[in-house]
Amino acid sequence: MRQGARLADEKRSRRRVTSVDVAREAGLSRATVSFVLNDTPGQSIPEATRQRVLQAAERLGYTPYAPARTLRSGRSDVAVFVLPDWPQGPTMTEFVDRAAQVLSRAGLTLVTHVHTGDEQRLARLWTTLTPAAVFGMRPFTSVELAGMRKAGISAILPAAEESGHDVSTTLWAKGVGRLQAEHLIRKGHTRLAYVLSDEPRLAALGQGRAEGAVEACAAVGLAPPIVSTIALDATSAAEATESWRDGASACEAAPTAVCAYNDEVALAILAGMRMLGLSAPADLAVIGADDIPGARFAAPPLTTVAQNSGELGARIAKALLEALEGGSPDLDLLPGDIHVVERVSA
Amino acid sequence: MRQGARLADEKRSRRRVTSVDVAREAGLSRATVSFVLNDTPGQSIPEATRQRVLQAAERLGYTPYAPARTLRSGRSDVAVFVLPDWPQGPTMTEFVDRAAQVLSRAGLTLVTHVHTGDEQRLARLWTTLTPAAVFGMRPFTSVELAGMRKAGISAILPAAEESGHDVSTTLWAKGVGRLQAEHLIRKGHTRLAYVLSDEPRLAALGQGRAEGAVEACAAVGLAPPIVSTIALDATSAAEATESWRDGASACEAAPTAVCAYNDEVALAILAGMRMLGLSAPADLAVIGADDIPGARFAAPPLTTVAQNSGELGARIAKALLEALEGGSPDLDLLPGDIHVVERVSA
DNA sequence: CTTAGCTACTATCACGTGTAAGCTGTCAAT
DNA sequence: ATTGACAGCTTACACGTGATAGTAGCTAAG
Repeated sequence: MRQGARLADEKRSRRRVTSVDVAREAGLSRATVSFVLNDTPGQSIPEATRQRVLQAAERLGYTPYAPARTLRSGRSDVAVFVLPDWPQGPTMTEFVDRAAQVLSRAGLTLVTHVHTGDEQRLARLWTTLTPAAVFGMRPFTSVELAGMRKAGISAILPAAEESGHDVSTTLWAKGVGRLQAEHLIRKGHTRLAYVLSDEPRLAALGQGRAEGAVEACAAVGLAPPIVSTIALDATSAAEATESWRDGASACEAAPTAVCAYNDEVALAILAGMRMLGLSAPADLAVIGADDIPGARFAAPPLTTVAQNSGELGARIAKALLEALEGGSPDLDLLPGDIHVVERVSA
Repeated sequence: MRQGARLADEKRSRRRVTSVDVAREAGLSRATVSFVLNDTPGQSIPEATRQRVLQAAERLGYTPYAPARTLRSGRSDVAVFVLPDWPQGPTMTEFVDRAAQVLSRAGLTLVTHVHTGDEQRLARLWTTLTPAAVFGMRPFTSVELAGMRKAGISAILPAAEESGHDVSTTLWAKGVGRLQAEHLIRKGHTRLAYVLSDEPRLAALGQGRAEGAVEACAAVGLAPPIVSTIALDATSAAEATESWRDGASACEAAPTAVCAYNDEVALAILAGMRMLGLSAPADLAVIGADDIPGARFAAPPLTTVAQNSGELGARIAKALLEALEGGSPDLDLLPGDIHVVERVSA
């Protein structure tokens, strides 16, 4: 008897609180409860009734059950950021956080998923989460897009149509490279190098950044930068810098300044230069990208391109919301999204 | 007429493929389809029928609709890692990726959520995702745990009961600090300092790591390390090192070696030492933590403690799966999870 | 010949929600 | 006095799935 009662109690307490419970508590029908809680338009509900419902819900601690709501409405309140598997800088946290903040205000919950190239895992993401909105750092492939459409995802950025047009990652990438080159040019350098990392996962992004530098050079009539790829160690970096000198005597001038794909590559270059007895910016100016915390502790302190991740995150989030409303927002990089942090190395 | 037909077609094609469609295609009832696709035990289904169902499902490209399944079964196939808002090192990607890989094999999809202290947003995470399993880098508060229980989440790590016992983050933290101190002691140092970052979000983790160093010193009968907190710049670091010398003459010996909370703090210390004309490890040995890419490019190259993130991620994932089965796994740090990377600075 | 048991399925309920459709009572307009 | 409109509700269906409780047909034991 006692145990029976406890079991019944257990059962009741374990069961989730549903709108039926709220309706019973308020002495109304479930429909009315739903109308009140969702502010359903086209319903006339007196303030007294409204309060009765709200207080009953509050009293019972009611929270609508998302899967049921999604099943019924076909829309979930989940947004997903698909992050590339390349090492996340500290800047990513801020980016995601601000985006989450904006989306949260619209009732969306943001989660992130690191994509490692396993297409199967990515495909399951759409079906198990059924997100309302998805943002990816790189353009999606047509297969991925097909899967998402099939899963009923309406807001996807970057959008399919733009895949020819440079967007998202590629766009920012270009912007970063352009800014790096422009800074060096402004400093009087006329012959540049661009150094990429040999990490294969970074190839695409590196290509984008390098292209930005190429454009910046072209814009002022300079020859395109020499592009080198190095491993992330001092020796490899030293070899690259020496190769420029050697190649120079033959046909054209050696670069006097170098854009690094990111700050880590830049640090490697500085380390390589130290091996060779060279110093920045006198012998070779070096500019990095991303402004990692260690950049300011380098010898010499590293000049770099920083991005205003928070702003970018917020803008992406707003664009997603606009896409949810049926719009087709553009993700163009605005001036002020990225800027040069001038220290010593360039 | 023509338009009507197109609309109907549109409607049919937009609608998602359900098990009803598969049943119709296979000429069977929906129940049979469900039995086959879920390998429901206790059902006798001839191979011919089974194939009929599987082929129909394949032909139509059927994928079960997660919200409906969750609504029915009460369990979703989502796992969430709640990440702290402190800057994520490159190591985190590997950690999450390996965990995702293990969970994926068990049919779970892993997503991550950065927690910035906004409790409301975190609370909504449980209700909008209804995850089956949750892992947090720090112990959850009782309020958070209550919310999760209410949302019906069964697998939570670190578990509530262990919150007194040092787990998870705190545990690893201690392990890192201990390893740092042990390395310095092995090198013959008898007086240590521990330098924390003034970034408030890192306070808890820093405390944990410092405690590990305290324990290591106590274990061999040494005085506990002097604990200093610095801002992430060279001047602040230089001030700290000088303060040790000044304080030393008064009562006790000045530290000859320093554990940094992480590599960035270590780089700041090296930069500060450079300002003072000191060099590592001769004047002061420095050991960092996390092994960021820039550590090897420091002058001198930084000795640090690295963690085997992939292994750790896989273990956490397995522990979550065990918790899902009703077990209560422990998350103890194993030898080999973290190790010293000896370079030059210590 | 009945009955029990097995195979191979089907009918139907339950999960919790949103909402269209309908129902009752009141009050103003005709 | 009848109609119509409207406020303020309720009833009932649909979303897609998993699983329980069956049922029709067949075989074999009694």
